[in-house]
Amino acid sequence: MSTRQRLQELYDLLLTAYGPQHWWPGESPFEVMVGAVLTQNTNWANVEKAIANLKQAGVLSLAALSDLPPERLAGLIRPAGYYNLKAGRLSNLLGMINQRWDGDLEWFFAQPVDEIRQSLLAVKGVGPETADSITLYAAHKPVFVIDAYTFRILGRHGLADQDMGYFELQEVFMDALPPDVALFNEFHALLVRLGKGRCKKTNPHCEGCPAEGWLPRVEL
DNA sequence: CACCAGGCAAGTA
DNA sequence: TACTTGCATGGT
Repeated sequence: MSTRQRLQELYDLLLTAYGPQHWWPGESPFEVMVGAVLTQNTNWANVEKAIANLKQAGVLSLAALSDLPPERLAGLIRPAGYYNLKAGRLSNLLGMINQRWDGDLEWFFAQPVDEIRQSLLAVKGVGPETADSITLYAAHKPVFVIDAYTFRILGRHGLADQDMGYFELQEVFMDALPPDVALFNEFHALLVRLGKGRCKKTNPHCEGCPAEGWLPRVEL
C-alpha cells in the first residue's frame, strides 16, 4: 500500500473516530499568531489564560502589543509559562512584521507561502513548527505542520524513521497529499488529538497497545 | 509527589 | 554534528 493511501486511511479513521477538531481556536489571524508562540511546549489551557489577559488589557492587536513595555507584556502572558522568553519572542516577531511589512499583517499574509515561512523562520524564537502553524492556521497557506506527536505516531505506524528531521517528515505528508488548507488543518489537529489520548480499554482503535499510558495505535 | 504540555536556542564535547 | 540544558506555569 502506498504512503498516500495509508495516510488517507489514517485521516479517514481519525476523522470518523474523533470528528472535526475545529482548529485553530482564535478570533483573528493575529490572535492565532500570538497563540502559536505562546503554546510552545505549553498546555493550551495556559495559553488561553494568557490570551484572556491580553484581551482584558485591550492590547491584543499588532500596534498595541508592539508598544507594550517588555515587563508589562511578560506579566500579562505569565500563565503561559516561559513568560520572559516568550515576551522577547513575540517582540521579535512583531518587530519583523513592523519592519518588513510596515505593521500590515494582511499584507504579510498575502505574500506567497514560501515568503511567509522564510520570514517567520528568520525570527529568533520562531522555529519550524511555530512558523508553519502561523502559515497554516493564521495565513491559511497549505503547509503541513509537524510536531512531537506526529513523529511518535508516524514512527509507531512505520511511516517515519527515527532519524527523520522536521522537513523530511513534512515532505512525507506534502508529497502524498494535495495542498489543501482545510485538509492540512484537520489532519494535524487530529494527530494532536490522537497523541493526547492515552490507551484506555474502551478505545476501539487501540489494538496492539500493550499497556495503559501507551499511545493509541490506529490499525491501518 | 512526579510528570507533562500543540518548542526553541544556546551551550558543550 | 549530536546531545544536553534553560526556560516556567498549571493541570492530572
